[in-house]
Amino acid sequence: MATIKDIARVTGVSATTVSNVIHGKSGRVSAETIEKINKAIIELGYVPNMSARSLVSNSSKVIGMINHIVPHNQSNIMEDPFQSSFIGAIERVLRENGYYLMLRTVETSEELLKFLRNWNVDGMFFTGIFKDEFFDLLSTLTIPIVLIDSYVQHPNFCNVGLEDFEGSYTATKYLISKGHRRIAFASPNIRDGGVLQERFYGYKAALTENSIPFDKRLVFENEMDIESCLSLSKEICKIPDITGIVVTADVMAAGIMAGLRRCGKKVPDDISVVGFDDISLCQMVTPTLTTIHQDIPLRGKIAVDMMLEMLEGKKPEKREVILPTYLVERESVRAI
Amino acid sequence: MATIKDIARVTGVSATTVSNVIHGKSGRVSAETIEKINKAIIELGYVPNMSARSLVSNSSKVIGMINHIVPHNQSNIMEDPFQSSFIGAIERVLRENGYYLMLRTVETSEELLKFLRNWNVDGMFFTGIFKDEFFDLLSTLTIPIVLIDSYVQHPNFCNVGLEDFEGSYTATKYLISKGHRRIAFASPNIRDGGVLQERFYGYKAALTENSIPFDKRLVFENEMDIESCLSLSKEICKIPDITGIVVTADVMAAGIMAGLRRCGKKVPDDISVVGFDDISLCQMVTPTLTTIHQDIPLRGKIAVDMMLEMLEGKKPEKREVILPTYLVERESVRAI
DNA sequence: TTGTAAGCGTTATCAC
DNA sequence: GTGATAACGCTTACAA
Repeated sequence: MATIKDIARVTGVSATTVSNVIHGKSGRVSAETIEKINKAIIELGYVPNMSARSLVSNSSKVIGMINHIVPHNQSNIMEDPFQSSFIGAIERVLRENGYYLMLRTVETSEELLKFLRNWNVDGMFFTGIFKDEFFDLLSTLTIPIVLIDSYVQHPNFCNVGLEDFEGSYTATKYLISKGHRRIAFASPNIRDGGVLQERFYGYKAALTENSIPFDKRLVFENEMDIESCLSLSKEICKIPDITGIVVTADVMAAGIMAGLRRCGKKVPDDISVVGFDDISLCQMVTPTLTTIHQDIPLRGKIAVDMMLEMLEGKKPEKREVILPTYLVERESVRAI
Repeated sequence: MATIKDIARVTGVSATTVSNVIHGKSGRVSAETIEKINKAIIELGYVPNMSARSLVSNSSKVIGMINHIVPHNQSNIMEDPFQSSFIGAIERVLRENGYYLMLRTVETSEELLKFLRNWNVDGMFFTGIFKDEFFDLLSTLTIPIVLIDSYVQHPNFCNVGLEDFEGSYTATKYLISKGHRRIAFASPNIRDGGVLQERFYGYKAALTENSIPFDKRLVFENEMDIESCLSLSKEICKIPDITGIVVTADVMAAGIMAGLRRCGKKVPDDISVVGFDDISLCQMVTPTLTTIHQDIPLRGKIAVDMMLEMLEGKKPEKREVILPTYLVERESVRAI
């Protein structure tokens, strides 16, 4: 593989000059030399060695997309369609700006720190952080960090969040406005200080506002995979007076709908369901799923824009962007 | 950040010794020294600089997951749930074996080559390759390459494929056995020498075998996103004698089912549908989707195992693994 | 049992 | 306009 030295040798100049030309610092290099060098670069197929650059420049052009996984469940980063489409969006823009995306799951904050140091990572995206060891670690770091779906505040981080509370509140209120009063709440594990907790609070607030007593037996915390959803549905069916369910993810809502159908319950005739995210799945299920919409591509774009700005050393004018959510009415809710 | 030299200085030994201890080449290092060094490593939080290692060792521990995208459509790597869950599986195993995953989309083979050289990439996964410029490039490379969903043969590559022909053949034959004769075929762009072509051939073979004339007006090549599927369904409805559809991806099948329903067609009463992949979506749609099953986690595992073996310099005993497919009967097909 | 020195590819500093 | 030289952190002959 051709190196700068090769180019230098072939063109009869020094490595320094080649490097300067490559970096456009050619103010005082003769046009002729520039010409020669560029020609050689193409002919020899020279490509910069990022490791060497990284070593000398303390900037690796590597951006980490970090997923924190819980050790015990063998979860796959990509389970969540939201995650994966987000990653796709990020990769594209980063690439167009000369960066490289490393995907990494970590179980502990030590692992994360090790990874960041291994590669001199220039910046990182992190989803779903809580006030835990990760938060403590992240707040000591100086690289650009963009958080997704996080409710922790820190001057070091940028954050692209969502109106989670409002979304869930709207969903619940919508069911109430359709005459529902026994409304369940289904969600993956609700952690303190997390997105899902906000959504849970939104649900509760809507109940309270309408003088509907909160009943914790109507709150179901569950895995998102299809099997778990199917068995969760059986639990839900055991409480026959439930007429509506607010679910914090479309995938889960669709799974529950399938489960309810297997239990002989009709959606929306027997039970109404509202999802969250508005992924294309909502239009595929029968009945189509009424849900809370979020603009995933826009979130991706904003997150990367923030990242790029910080990488360039600018302070983004906003450290926190909260995107709106709104209800999309489809067929999975009926008035009673 | 602590370097080997720091450890050396603190412990009063040379960098060489530290390096040797780190790499377990401590055969002739005193137990006491080893002790000291390990202690210092922990205390100073030493973490190897992969760039430096890569530079000196010609091995980067970076594995590329390459996605070839067509420039004109702004497609997202992660559109396809198959892709994303595959990536998740790969990341985990690679990580456990000391490797790092870089995600990269490329439009041209030059871009790919540049990327590989930039990072001295140790190995790569590549999905859906054809006999095109990429094939030509890949055959010149000497790093381990594992292909997914590919029908090109080359001594340099490993390949984890599927019984695509058989899968589609089975799906079609199943419809025929249920009395269907006007059977459509819906798929994303069918490229020469690709997976989808194999599936297409399987479809055709089943028709031929049953003396059903092939009608190219019943072949629909289409994007996979929901909007395209909805409008595709309208086209399908215009040919009223179609009673069954073989689709090469579950996501697409689900989209088409939704579209048919909007056109007032009932599945399976008016039209039967068979999908491909057997992702969890099949259990969420109504009716549940009869489909061709493939074992995605197993494919991921095999692909990574092959990769790891090659990375360790062994020749995997099999360069090609073709996983079986089989039909999963659900509700989307009826006998006529 | 441990250390010295060279070199991987690049860039920054400073000199010519 | 251009070029030495040192340095980034690490590994590996080879010496001692």
